[in-house]
Amino acid sequence: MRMDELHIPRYRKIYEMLRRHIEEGVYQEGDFLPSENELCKLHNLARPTVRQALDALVKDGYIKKHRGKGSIVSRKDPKAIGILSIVGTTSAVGRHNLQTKILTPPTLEQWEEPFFYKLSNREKESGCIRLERLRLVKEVPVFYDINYLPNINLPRFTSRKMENKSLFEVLRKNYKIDVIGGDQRIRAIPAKEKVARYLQIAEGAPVLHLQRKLETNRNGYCFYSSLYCNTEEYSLYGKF
Amino acid sequence: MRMDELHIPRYRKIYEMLRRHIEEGVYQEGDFLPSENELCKLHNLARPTVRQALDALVKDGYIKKHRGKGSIVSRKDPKAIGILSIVGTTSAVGRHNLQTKILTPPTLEQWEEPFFYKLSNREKESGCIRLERLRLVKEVPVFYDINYLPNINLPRFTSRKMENKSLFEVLRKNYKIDVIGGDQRIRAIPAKEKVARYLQIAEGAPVLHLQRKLETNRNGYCFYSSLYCNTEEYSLYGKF
DNA sequence: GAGTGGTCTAGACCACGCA
DNA sequence: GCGTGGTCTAGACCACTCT
Repeated sequence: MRMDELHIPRYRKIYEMLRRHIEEGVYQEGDFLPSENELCKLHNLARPTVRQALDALVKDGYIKKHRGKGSIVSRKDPKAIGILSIVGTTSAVGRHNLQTKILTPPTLEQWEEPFFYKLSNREKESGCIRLERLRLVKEVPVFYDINYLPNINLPRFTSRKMENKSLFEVLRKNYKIDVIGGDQRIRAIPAKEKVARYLQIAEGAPVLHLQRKLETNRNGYCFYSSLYCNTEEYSLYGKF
Repeated sequence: MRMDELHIPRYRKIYEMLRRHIEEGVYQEGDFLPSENELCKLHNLARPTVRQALDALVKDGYIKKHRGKGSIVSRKDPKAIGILSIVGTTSAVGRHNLQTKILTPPTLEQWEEPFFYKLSNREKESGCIRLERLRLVKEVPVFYDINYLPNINLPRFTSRKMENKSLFEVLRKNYKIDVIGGDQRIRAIPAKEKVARYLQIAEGAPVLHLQRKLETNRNGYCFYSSLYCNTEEYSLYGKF
């Protein structure tokens, strides 16, 4: 009997439910969500639990709250790509316009030295699954990213088909790994040859460079991304 | 008798107290904060209230929580400048190394057209206090920012001395305005002539451009910043 | 006045880390 | 076993918005 069975908190379940409903259009831009008290009754929850879920939706930019009025579903600027949202970059521009090409399929390797984040010995010893992707919005390349996942308890990951799937979704659906937070460093740098080629811009043109550490609901399990972004047409968008 | 007297919530008071203690070195990097239950007893608060304060400290990067252990004061990477922290950019690099030069003192003007955020009619009619600054880390210019504040109930603001003061602090101390959140768009762009001159970099060199909207505890009062950052030596850092 | 979100209380049980 | 933070309950009062 495993004792470390994953227990999904209720506030997270209702968060996911509401998020899905918003993304699927059950609630549209400008619609009012049910009030906090209604959600309590509907799902048999106490108000702080509901509020925890709604606060996460606010943080991720799905809704805005107005005292005395209610929670209103936010418009999504189609020219802004979610950057700090824990649901990844897929949602903000709409699934339809976003393609993902795999440049290098998931491969088990040694960690690069030096790595841009400090790694624990456990991470170093287990090796690194590396995955390069190109993400296109309306056929135009916008992101080029390299993802690094510690090879800990990810059976069959290197043989998964990743084309046109969100990395976050693969982790959530197949491994029950949810991203719960993270941090990142952001720079503006001139595009080097490889980055320029992938993003179809001039060498030396300004690109956004993000180095991210993603924390998950698996205790102590993190993964990492190095991400180059062409911000000529799309800009990153974040809340705080 | 004014009924809209500012009431500062308790969780915010204890947040400010702990934040100040950390910045002043009462708690140093690696130190444990008192446990949540201890803080409850110390300040006569219920645990959710204390947790609300601690969660804000986590969000702003001051502490890390560890289940079963406690809350530990985070190290601050001196090469990373807080970007999403509601306390502004002052704290992360240390007050000592950060200078602020006023390029254009606060001046009442018309809003620029078009403005990079949608403004309400009330904001448009009241006019705009504009303030340009250059921020230097160890004598080297790193930020050039233009700040736009709606001219609503800010007595004597245009005659305040701003040199080497944090805008956030001036607002907090003199007007009891706290920044409680906001959002921003981020781009990498080539430096135009003026930006290049201020930041002492080559024209066309990549700079980070942030357009921010800052929300405050004054109901509906927001202000705006357009910020250019030389990320050659310093990178922006954010949590999510 | 009725309903909303913002704040707050005073408890509870749990999983986790450490000794 | 004990203290920690993580989750959750079932209430409460308030300021605000709308009618």
